[in-house]
Amino acid sequence: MNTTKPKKSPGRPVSFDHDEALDKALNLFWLRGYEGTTMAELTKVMGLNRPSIYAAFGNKDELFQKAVNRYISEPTAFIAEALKKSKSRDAVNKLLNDAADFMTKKNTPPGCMVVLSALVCGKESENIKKFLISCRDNLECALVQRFKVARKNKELPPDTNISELAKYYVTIHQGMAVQAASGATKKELLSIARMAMNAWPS
Amino acid sequence: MNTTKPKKSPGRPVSFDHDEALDKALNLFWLRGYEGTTMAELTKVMGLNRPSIYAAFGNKDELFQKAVNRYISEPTAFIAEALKKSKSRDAVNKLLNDAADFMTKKNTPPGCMVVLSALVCGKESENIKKFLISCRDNLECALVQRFKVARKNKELPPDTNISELAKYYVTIHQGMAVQAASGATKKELLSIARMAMNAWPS
DNA sequence: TGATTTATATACCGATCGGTATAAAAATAT
DNA sequence: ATATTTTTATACCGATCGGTATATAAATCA
Repeated sequence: MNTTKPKKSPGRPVSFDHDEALDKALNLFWLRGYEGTTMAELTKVMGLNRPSIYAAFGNKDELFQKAVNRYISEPTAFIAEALKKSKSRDAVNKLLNDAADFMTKKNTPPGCMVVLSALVCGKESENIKKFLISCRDNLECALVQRFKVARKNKELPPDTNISELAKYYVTIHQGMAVQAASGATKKELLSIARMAMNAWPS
Repeated sequence: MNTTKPKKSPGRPVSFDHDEALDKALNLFWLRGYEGTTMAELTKVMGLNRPSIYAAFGNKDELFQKAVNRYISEPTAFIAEALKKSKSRDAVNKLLNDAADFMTKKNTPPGCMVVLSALVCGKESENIKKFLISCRDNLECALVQRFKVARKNKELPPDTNISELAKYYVTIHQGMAVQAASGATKKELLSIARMAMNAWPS
C-alpha cells in the first residue's frame, strides 16, 4: 500500500543535500580530529547554520559518529574489497598498498580518520575514543577471520599465530597513518608496506 | 669570584619543586594530549595556581614543549641507550622491546607522548603538531646515522636502503604507540616487535 | 485563502577556554 | 623596624566552547 507512496510531507523542504553536508563534516573531522573541530568551523564548511546541523545530524558526538560510519562505508571500502582476494597474502598486500595510496590522496586529509581522530583526548571525549577503538578492532577481527580461512585452506602454516599476524598488520596500517599525518609520501608508505610483507609466514 | 656565591635573592621563595611539578604536567599531557589538557586540570594535578605555572613555565604551549623535552631526556632515555649497542640489529631489537615495556608501564599513560599528543589538531595548535613531528624526525635521523655506520662496518649489505629501513622501524614504533593507546598489552607489543625484525636485511 | 507543519536565520545561553590584574604573604636588604 | 623583591592566592578578563530559544520563511493540507 504505502510502499509506492512518495508521501510528500508538509513544511518547508530541506534546502541542502544531506550526504553532501555530511561529507563536508567528515573531511573537517578527518583533518582536525574530534576535539580540534569546532561547531563554528563545521557550520562554515557545511554551509549550514547550527540549528540545521543539530536537526539533521544531532549533536557533535552524533555527527562525528555518522561521519565515521560514512567514512567506513564509502571512502575506505577498498579495505573490504582487498579482503576478498583469493589468497590472504594478496589481500594483505593489496590492503597496505591501497592504504598507502588512500592516505596520501591530494583532495583528502592525510592519514586515516579512524586511527587519528581521537587517540588521546579530554575526559568528555572518552566515549568517542572508545568508539574509534572499536572501529579499529573491527578491521583486526576481519583480518583474523580472513586468516582462519586461509589456515584451513593450507594457505598458511597450521601453527600460524593468527591473532598476532592480524595485530601486526593493523599496527603497520596504524603506523602508516601516523606517517601520513607527519607528511610521508605515497612512495615512502609503499616501501613500508613492502617491508612489512617480510613478516609473512613462510 | 661569584662562582661559589649561592647569592640568595630576596623575595618570597618558591614553595614547590620545579621538576616535580613539570613531571605532573608531563603525565597529564601524555594522558590527554595537548588539546585535551586544560589549564584548570593542570593546576589541579600540579598543585599550583595559575600565576605560579605561568611564572615558572610560561603559557600552555611553552609548558607543553618543556614537558616534551623532559620526556625525551628522562623517561625515554632508553632509546639513546639502545642505539649504543655494538650491532645495529641488536640496537633496533632492544629499542622496540624496551618500547613495548615502556608503553605499557603501570604508572604512566599508555603509548608514546611524542607520537600521540597532537597528530591532528585545530588551527591554533599546528605549531605544536609541527614541533612533535620534528621530535619524531630526530629519532628517524638517529636511526639513519646508526645504520650508516653499520653499513660501513659491513654489518649491513652495501645496497641497503638505509632511509627506508629507518622509516620502517619508526613506523613500527609509532604503530605500537597507537596499539598501546588502544589497550594493547606488553605481550602483544613484544610480538609485534618480534615480527617487525623479520624485515631486517639478510 | 487560511491553518498547519517543517526548516531556516538570528541571536543568545551558561560553561569553559587560556591568560592576567591585583593585592596579600614571605623572604632579603639596609 | 622599614623598604624592597618575589611568590602566592583570589578573582576576574574577553573569547570561544557546544547547544538552543525564538521568530520568520516556505512548503502542504483543508
